[in-house]
Amino acid sequence: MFYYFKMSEEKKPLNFIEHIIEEDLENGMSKENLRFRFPPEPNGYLHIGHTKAIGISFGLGLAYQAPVNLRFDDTNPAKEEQEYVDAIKNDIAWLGYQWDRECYSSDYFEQLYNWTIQLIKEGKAYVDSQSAEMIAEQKGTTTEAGQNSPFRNRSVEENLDLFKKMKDGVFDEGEHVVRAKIDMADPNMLMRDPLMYRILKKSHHRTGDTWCIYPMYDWTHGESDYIENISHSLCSLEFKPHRKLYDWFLDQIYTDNIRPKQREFARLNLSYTIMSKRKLLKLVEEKVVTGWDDPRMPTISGLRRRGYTPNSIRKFVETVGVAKRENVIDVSLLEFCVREDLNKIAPRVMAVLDPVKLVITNYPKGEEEWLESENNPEDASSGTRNVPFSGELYIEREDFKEDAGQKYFRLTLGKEVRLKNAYIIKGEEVIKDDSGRITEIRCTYDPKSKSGSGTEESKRNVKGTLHWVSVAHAIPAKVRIYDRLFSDEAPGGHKDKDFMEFLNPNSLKVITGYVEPSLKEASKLDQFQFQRLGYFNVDDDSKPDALVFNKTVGLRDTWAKVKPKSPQQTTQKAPQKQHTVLPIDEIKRAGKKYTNLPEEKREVLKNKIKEAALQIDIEELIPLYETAVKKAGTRIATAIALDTVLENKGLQPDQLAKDFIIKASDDKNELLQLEAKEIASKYNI
RNA sequence: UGGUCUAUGGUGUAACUGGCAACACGUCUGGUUUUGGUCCAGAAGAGUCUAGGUUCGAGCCCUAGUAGACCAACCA
Repeated sequence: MFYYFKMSEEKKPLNFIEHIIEEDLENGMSKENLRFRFPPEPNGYLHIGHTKAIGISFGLGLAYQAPVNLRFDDTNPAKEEQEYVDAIKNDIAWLGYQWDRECYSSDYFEQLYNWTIQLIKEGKAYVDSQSAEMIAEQKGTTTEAGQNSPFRNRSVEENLDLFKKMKDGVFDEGEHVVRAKIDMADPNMLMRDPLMYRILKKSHHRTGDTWCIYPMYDWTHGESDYIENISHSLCSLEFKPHRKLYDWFLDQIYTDNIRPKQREFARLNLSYTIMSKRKLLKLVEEKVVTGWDDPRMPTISGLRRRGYTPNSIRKFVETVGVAKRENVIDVSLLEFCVREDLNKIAPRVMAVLDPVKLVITNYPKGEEEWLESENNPEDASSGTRNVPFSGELYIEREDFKEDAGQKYFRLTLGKEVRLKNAYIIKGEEVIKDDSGRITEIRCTYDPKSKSGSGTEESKRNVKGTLHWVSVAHAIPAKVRIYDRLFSDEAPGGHKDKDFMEFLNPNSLKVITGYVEPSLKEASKLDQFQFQRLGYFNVDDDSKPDALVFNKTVGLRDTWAKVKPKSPQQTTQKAPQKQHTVLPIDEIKRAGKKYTNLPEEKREVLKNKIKEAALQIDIEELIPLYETAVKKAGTRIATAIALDTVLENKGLQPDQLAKDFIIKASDDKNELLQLEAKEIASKYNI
């Protein structure tokens, strides 16, 4: 545990919350008084967004050796269930965090009730007997003050009597509420006599039917923090306006204890996913996914089933940092974190997912041999296993090409490659069916080139190495290949379009592949690297005689990125090395400043963008479509550049360009809207 | 039209009470490699939203803009 002291000596940069805590400590707060809490509402499953909040509070607990409470914020029996409480505890424990006390807001109902009586007696709270609509109407707007309720000045006795009757179940839901008496003209809407209690004749998962009045979030949260001696109450940015009310409520009951401090950080957003519990619930309810733990879900249980490790998720949260500005984190960072972890711990095995038969014509008929293979080159202690080899193998269809360029390292006719842990082979002949599809590849092998045999030939270097699996020994297995659930970078971020419109129809592909026989013993949740393919784990649905794997994530693959380029393109590269700015960067740069400038200066920038756009191909704009999501300026620059390129090259917009223009046409930025609509009409989009 | 918050490479986060803008991901080279993985070495990429001001000196302070986010549930 003392490692964490060491960390701070190393001057690991602090985030703004840690700065606040350090300052408090300097100002005399005792380290023993530090205490944090993570307060989920048990109304759904935890998702990757929550891991940030979890990581912050529990991380602080570890860093300062301070206790962290797990508190279920269960003040709304209409939405909360024991099932969720259990799932949440399970997920946090799986992530590897330990809470000090397990608390429930519902434990404080009695205390909250008594404090409310106190407030009523002090004339700071009252019973309002108007309808919800009436109260909403009197709230005013952000620009106009509200009006006082006609019940605002009820006598203390009457308030007390009504409140008691509310509690005793005399009234129906909606007949009365308790409100704090603050200020109906406060610019902060939350201060306009906020509700403290409502009548809810619902059974609560913990208190049963003991109560029929339930306290609201604002009245509960700060007081719960106070009761639990929480020193720093950390939440996400949208609670910032609540802080004033949090402090006001605290002022009313505060005597001498630790005074909790609410501070807010920006929540985590992940590209190509949604984070709202409501939306996730919809995916589950409409059976778009198989459940909360579908491996495509951003829930912790989904990630777990997908093969993400607790380590990788913790590392991810640590890496994204903590600040107050809106952010969108690229999924590639999450993927990096799993790969990093799995690379060290996942045993390597061979599996062929898109098989084509490879026959070694000079291999003795009917013979087989068992070849030694390393389990994990990253882990010397992992040992070896034997894999069966024979004259008939499956290899990946993608690993053979008849007409291959010099950049293709895999098998072609007349070229040599090594079969991993086995022999060097040479492609000799292809057999095709009537439709021209390859059904079999024939090759010869060099018997002296056996891996690890110590011969000259075994050490020979050939450029490509292929994975394989012996036809006679292969075990068929179902493999689920996942792609992102949504095709849009920010599926939940469109005003006029439902997130369901962006569902990726190909988010799940189930294929049958062949795996090496050692996997017969694999048990649920075991993780492997299918060599050259990626990381896979055994799914919950898997059975010994019917294996099912999930693809967690592919290997980093630089080859896949170069592939689409034609051979000539790769040769010309060297000349531009100077400090000259690339045209595409010029466009980005101009866009960045675009929206902040007055109109005259915009024209200058616009011309700059056009000039730069004349020097580029339409493909070069592709990365811009994606990065343009966040900044209005970049979006505009992209549109202008696109227009220019199309005109310059005399092209019609391709699908990507069209999508971009369609999206831009109803962008919230008016400048962009104009620009995009012009282009849209030009090309009849 | 009000209030509050935010603005640093493509992305995310740093830069101690003003002192040469750093780290990670991503990208690109080169080397090692029986995984086009890993590992190793290196490179490109921002001059900190704009305009002013204070200062010997501003990403940090001040003023005014601009852009984005949040705020009117008997939800949390």
